[in-house]
Amino acid sequence: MKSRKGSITILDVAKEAGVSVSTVSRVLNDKDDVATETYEKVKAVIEEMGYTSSLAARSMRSRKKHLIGLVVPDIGFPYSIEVMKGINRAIADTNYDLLLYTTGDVKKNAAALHEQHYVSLLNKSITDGVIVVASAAADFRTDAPIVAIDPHMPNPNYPAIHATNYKGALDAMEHLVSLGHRRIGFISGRPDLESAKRRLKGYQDALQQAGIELDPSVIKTGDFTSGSGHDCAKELLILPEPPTAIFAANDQTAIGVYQAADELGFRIPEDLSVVGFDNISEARFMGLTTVDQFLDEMGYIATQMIITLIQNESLDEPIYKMPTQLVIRDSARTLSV
Amino acid sequence: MKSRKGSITILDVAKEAGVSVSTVSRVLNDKDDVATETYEKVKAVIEEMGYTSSLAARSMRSRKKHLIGLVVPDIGFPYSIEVMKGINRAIADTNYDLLLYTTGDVKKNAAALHEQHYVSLLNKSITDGVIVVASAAADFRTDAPIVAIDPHMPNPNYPAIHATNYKGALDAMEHLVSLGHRRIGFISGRPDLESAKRRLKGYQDALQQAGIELDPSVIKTGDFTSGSGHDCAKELLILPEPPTAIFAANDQTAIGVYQAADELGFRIPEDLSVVGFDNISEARFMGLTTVDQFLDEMGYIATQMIITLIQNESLDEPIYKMPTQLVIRDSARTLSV
DNA sequence: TTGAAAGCGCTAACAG
DNA sequence: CTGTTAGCGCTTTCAA
Repeated sequence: MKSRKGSITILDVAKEAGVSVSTVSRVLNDKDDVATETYEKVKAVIEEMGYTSSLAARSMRSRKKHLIGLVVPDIGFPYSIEVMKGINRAIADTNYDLLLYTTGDVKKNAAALHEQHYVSLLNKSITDGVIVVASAAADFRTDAPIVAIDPHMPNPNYPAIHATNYKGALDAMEHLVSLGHRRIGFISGRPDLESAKRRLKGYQDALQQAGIELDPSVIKTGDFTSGSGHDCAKELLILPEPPTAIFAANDQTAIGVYQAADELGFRIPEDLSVVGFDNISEARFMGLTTVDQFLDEMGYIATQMIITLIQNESLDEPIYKMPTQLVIRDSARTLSV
Repeated sequence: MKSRKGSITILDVAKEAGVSVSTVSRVLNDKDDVATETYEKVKAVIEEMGYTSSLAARSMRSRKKHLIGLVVPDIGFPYSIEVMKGINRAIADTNYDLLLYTTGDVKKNAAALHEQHYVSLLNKSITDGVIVVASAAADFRTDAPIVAIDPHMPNPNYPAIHATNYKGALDAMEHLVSLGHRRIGFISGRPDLESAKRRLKGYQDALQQAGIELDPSVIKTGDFTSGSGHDCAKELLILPEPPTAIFAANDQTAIGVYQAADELGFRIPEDLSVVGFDNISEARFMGLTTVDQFLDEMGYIATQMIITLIQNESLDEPIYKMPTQLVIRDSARTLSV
């Protein structure tokens, strides 16, 4: 960890190479109006001194930074991880790098206010544009472009991408109904989120379409975490007449259902069918039947959108809807009468 | 996406509030030498105008940024994800935020040179210190502190944290031997990495300790990916006398072994026992017996180390060794004779 | 093809 | 308690 005091600046390089700072700057930015000889020399000195320009200083003066920002509430969430995989993949195909900003915890800075703050922070200085995951704000004040993935709001004022949550829930429920289930429990996600609302709506409408009367006692309110899945499933399973199937608002919730079922001696799928939503990688390994909302792909597309925006082109579809698809695995089976 | 042209600066706020820029700056940084009245007024204006200070400009002048940098080669890797979860968890407990820098792809910028570049980039301007995952460099030129997680080198010149790879491999092998296996295949990781070398060494020494002759034909060279696990396992399993157990250098490799076994009609664990290394979340769901190197915890500890360093305190142990632990699941079983 | 010089938005002395 | 001012390291005219 050697560090010359004061750190090497462009001035040091200029002196060492016997040129002016502007010439070094030109070399740094690959301008074509530098003599080959000078160019080589400066390059050599830069290499030799191990000089790296200051991101901060550079960002202050120049327009393009070749950096895309990403604001994620919590990178530990399976949901975020899937999305990030897709963004990562997209970034790898470009000459942009990724700068991810996180506070580590949703609760630490819950408010939409802070989200706005982070977006500004990145977008007005360091970054050419930012992708916001699960944004809560209705609008963003920002200098550079922004794209949201799965915003909390139904009709955000900015470009966004989200899954067909309603259709996905409908598909999941139709599957369960086709398997013969009539008493199907539902564990919802956070009621303040648009995606959760639409999944609930899908559940309700599917029931109606199937001519099954809606029974509020088998609907529980969760919050998209496995803990809530566990607790709600327990309540459902100790009912005098427990449901034969549970549709969980997302896969993490479904994982909680598995735990609860295990604790109460219910076997899956023999005694209880379970369907989730999201298709996170854990779902694959659990053999969970789930609605794939192609999180990875959403990340990929969002990245393409933000790059399009950065290049000053406009988007054909400011709001992109990602079709979902039911993935049938062995956590759900025909109801034996 | 409203954007007043030229973006709003501290000067705009100062004018609007009828004070000088320095006063605004003071309010921004919560200095205590501001009259309450002035403070409130400025705060209100900031709020009203939706002002956010420029990260770039701020970073250039001030010492503390309350930002920890993280350089990861590829955030899509299960390995990186586990580590990030731990860092994320640690960050949530502090008043630091996290800035993650990635190029999306290991191959895009393979060289250690670039790694050094990214570290400098963050550490000399934006960040108070950085954590580097799987660093390849032997040394770092940097102004601010640095901590490496699982560096490629045996004895890096900087603070680092890594698992007891040798001991872990020994444990894994002893388990297999105690189960009665004598013909145990090994699929290594990238031979240029220290962790891979030490795991191989553990495999070899365990064999020797058990009095089993080392057979080079059951040792294959992989690269820590599931693809290599798949290919190497196939070679192993079509051998005239295939091994009864395979120790994979990491869990991703083990996942490849599962696939290969499946394709060739080998059942796990009936026909083949498998042990991995890392204990990534997929391993849990697969029921893979594996050596836990507590990736998550390593991330957590690395974060604590970097914060200690940032606060100008020195580290008790510049090189922290994380003890591994064998996690027994049902992918390995007693060899039936 | 190169250098001099003017800032970018901010913080931190230093005065007042 | 508040304002003035000097830079931080860089890019970018503008001249030479």
